[in-house]
Amino acid sequence: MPELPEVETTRRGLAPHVEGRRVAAVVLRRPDLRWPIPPDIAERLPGQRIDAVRRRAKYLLLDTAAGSALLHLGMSGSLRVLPAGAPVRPHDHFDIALAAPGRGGGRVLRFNDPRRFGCLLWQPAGETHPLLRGLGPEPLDDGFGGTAPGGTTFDGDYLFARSRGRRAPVKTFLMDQRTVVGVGNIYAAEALFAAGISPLRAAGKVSRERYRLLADAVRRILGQAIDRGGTTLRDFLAPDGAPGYFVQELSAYGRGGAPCPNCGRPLKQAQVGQRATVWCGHCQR
DNA sequence: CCAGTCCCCTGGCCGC
DNA sequence: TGCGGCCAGGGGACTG
Repeated sequence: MPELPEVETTRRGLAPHVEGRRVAAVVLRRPDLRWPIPPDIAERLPGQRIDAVRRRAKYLLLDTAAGSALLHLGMSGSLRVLPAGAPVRPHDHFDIALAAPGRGGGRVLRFNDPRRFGCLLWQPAGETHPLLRGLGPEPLDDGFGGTAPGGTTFDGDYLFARSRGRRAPVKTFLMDQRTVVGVGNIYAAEALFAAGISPLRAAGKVSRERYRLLADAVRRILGQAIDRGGTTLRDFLAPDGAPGYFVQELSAYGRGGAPCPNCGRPLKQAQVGQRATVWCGHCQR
């Protein structure tokens, strides 16, 4: 469930505690995440100063002079800033301990992920990790500036041009991180609902005008979700432990059978591209 | 290149 | 109460 708003919420919560600090130690408790944590990260990171916390797509990057720690929250991951010595709980897979700036105890950046779909990888300075290659444009203006390497801008014209000839459902197209990054199952459902587009429609059959509505909806909804601290369904917490409140504003996601907020008819639910999908058969065409 | 399927993993929930 | 079965989902790997 961490999609772009949850990752951005995490980034913003982390940054003030982490930027400018040096790494005191890395503790790996369970290195077998989505990919094994490279053991040498525990030697590369300590002593480095974290210059910035950035986000690209749903990845977080902790930048140091030597390279960047690359983190993904997977589906159930969260990162918290805790006092050094805070009790370790189940599924706390690794810590990045931060040196105390002056007097007072240090803090620890602690990664918890019950399902272990997240990852911690290393990107050497000056390189782009293979996982970050081929990602589409950022939908918002922050982060990497709304463009992908190559300068594509996310807007309706871009979606229209890229979707020509595609027979896959528009929802699948929208969730493909090569199309645009950061949109997962929750926000795809919400954006399509807001734009009045059926998730089942072939991507190549959606008009330019409706793609403009969709691009606007994606940006608006992601922005609103960030303002609410993301969506907490089960696992997601911001680094200070706060849940996200966007769940109260969901119109479609998770509401199959419930009345459409627009017309009151029951929302439909089906599998689209292996994902639970909810939409209004009346308002979305 | 594109579309579709499978799989990684665990907690929560449902039904018996 | 216990347990089996199913579901959730990001996204890479693989197949056709």
